[in-house]
Amino acid sequence: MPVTIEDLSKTLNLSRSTISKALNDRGDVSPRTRERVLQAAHELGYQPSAAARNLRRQRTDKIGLVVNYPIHQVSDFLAEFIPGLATIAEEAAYNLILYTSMAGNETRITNLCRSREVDGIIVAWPPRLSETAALCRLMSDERMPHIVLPRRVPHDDVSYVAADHKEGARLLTAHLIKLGHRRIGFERLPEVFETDYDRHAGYTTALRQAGINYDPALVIAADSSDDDYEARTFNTLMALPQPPTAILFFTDPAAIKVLSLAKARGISIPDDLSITGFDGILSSGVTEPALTTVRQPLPQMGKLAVESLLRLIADETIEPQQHTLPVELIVRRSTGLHIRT
Amino acid sequence: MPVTIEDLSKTLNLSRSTISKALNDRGDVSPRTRERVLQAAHELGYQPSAAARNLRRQRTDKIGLVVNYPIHQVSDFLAEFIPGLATIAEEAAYNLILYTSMAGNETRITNLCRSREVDGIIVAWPPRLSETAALCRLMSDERMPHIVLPRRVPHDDVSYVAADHKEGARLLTAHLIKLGHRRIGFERLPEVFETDYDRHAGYTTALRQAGINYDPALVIAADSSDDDYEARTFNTLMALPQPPTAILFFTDPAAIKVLSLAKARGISIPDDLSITGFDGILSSGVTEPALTTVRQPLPQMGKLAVESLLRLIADETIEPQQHTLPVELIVRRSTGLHIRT
DNA sequence: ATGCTTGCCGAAATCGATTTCGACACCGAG
DNA sequence: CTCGGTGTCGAAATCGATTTCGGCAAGCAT
Repeated sequence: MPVTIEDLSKTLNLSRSTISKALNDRGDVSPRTRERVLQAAHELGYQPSAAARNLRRQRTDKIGLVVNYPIHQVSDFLAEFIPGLATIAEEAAYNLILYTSMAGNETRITNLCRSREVDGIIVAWPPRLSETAALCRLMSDERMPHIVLPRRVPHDDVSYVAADHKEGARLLTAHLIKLGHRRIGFERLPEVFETDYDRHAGYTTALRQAGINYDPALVIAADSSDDDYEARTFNTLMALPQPPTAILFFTDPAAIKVLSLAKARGISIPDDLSITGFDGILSSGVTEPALTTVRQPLPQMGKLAVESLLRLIADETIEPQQHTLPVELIVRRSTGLHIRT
Repeated sequence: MPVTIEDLSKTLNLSRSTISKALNDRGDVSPRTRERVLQAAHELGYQPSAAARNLRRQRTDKIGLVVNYPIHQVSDFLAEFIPGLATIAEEAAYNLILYTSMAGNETRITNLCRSREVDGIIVAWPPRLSETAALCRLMSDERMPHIVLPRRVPHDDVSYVAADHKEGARLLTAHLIKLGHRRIGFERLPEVFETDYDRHAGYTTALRQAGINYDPALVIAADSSDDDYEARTFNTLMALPQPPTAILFFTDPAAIKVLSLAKARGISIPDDLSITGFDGILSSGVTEPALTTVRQPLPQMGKLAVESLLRLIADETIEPQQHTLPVELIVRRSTGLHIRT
């Protein structure tokens, strides 16, 4: 049975209120008593009950990380977020509760808000844009502070932390153009809202800046529910009358898969075809050839998400926190000069 | 302001006790009232306060994942554990709270136990064996159910889930021996208690079974606090009068680093030297050559840890849960036949 | 009419802390 | 001596649920 404030009260012959005030430095307590209380608390090993505290103070000092995506598909990213998230949270004396398999379950989120298990919510990888907006409205109605990660939400009243995908795609495309490529394949993933849109905007921007015509045939909308969509993108593009000489894939794993696909077909990378990934995961650096890609500042994004959320928790009236962080182009050996024929 | 049981009580003209009993199916309530309560609860959007519940029931339905290691060094593993952990926990209506940067801080663990924020604790990557034992004793004293992951603890009264590292090392060594290798380097990491011991035991077992003499010069005790310890292991071994023709590294990342080190030095792998990693991380499959390694069943280990912990929570008198899971040898191209000179 | 179940419901205690507000003693000033 | 302030402390309310125990009424048997 753990030591309660009542136990302290009895051994010290002081009221519970005095004990509480002494421990929380709320004034109204003489230095001598305060000392006695602190001493006794330490000796008896007193630690306030979290539940009782939470109930009385109407806050839990916890934030929820709600993962709105099949967990095994994002656990790699999660791993990169978590150190940042956890570190900042703990510095502010907050804990992190993990909620997975929340995909598509608005009821569970509603209940989470109403039960007041957490003081704020980080919504990670939420579903399609319209659903995300609905979700955020729901949380606003419940007056639950929240922030979306790592996706941009094009609504003025929604807080989010995202990376600059437009600039990322632009950098990759411009890099390929500088290498002499003119026909550049581009893989889309429309379900990844805003991210997909932004990347496509970056792609077209780079083309425009170089005076290259946009060819819709080179842009493939993939469907990640298809288990083998990377191969499909690759095959479709290479079967074109005029196949591209370079391809931007949507993720590093996709590009890595294509790496072995190409090798199996005798297509040399980067001599016959340049390819790029996106995200800069660890694996992308050890493939043969290593992938040219774009790195998102995942740790910083995690930190910023928590910091912003804490601000929203501290001050209800604060304006929405919207952050887009710069990305970094990583040039490696999967992209090379286009050999004109 | 969220809806409380008191609000329900007023709108229904029923006592709080009746409401509670109706919602929790505790009998003593007529079907008609029960129906009325359920209906009203749904309409008003009632959800019980977690804090109040926790206080009254003296449990939180949460388990803590205490990461006792620099978080960025284990986040890859964490990512593979988390899906299993979270899934099983949620199936049992438990939540997962993440506690990082707990390294070496017994006070924080003590406080965690005493504040009763969680019903049980998974201790992940605890420090040296003696400290771990102390930690576990401490938690036992606080009557806090706990289980160690992913390390074996050689004490009858400590629960843990680990992988069979001895068998893993034995499999790797035997594999190399079958390829004709006789001088096999072995990297140790003594600070990783029991794991290191077990792997070394597997290594010597395989040697003994093949009738090969144990040469202490081939066994290097590395120090992971050294930022470049893999290179040191490699250099020390290759500088030997009779260098090994194969080396077992302690981790995949270590082996991957050595891969590029060897290439830079014109040492061909596996023609001049066979090397192996350990763990079977994603990257190990995409290097050139891909790594021969051993895979731990991380997802299953995570599941089993939660299941075992839940058993310990449910029944105090249950015997300690000790599980060692089988590993899997993955033969790839970083190991090859030893060409006798 | 009386006694006894049985079924249904409510009053009140309880979990362990925080916080408000009033009580009391002591002090110096008038 | 009285009054008002100051410094400490405690009684009690409160947070929102659960649980125990007793009460009341209806129904049945005596």
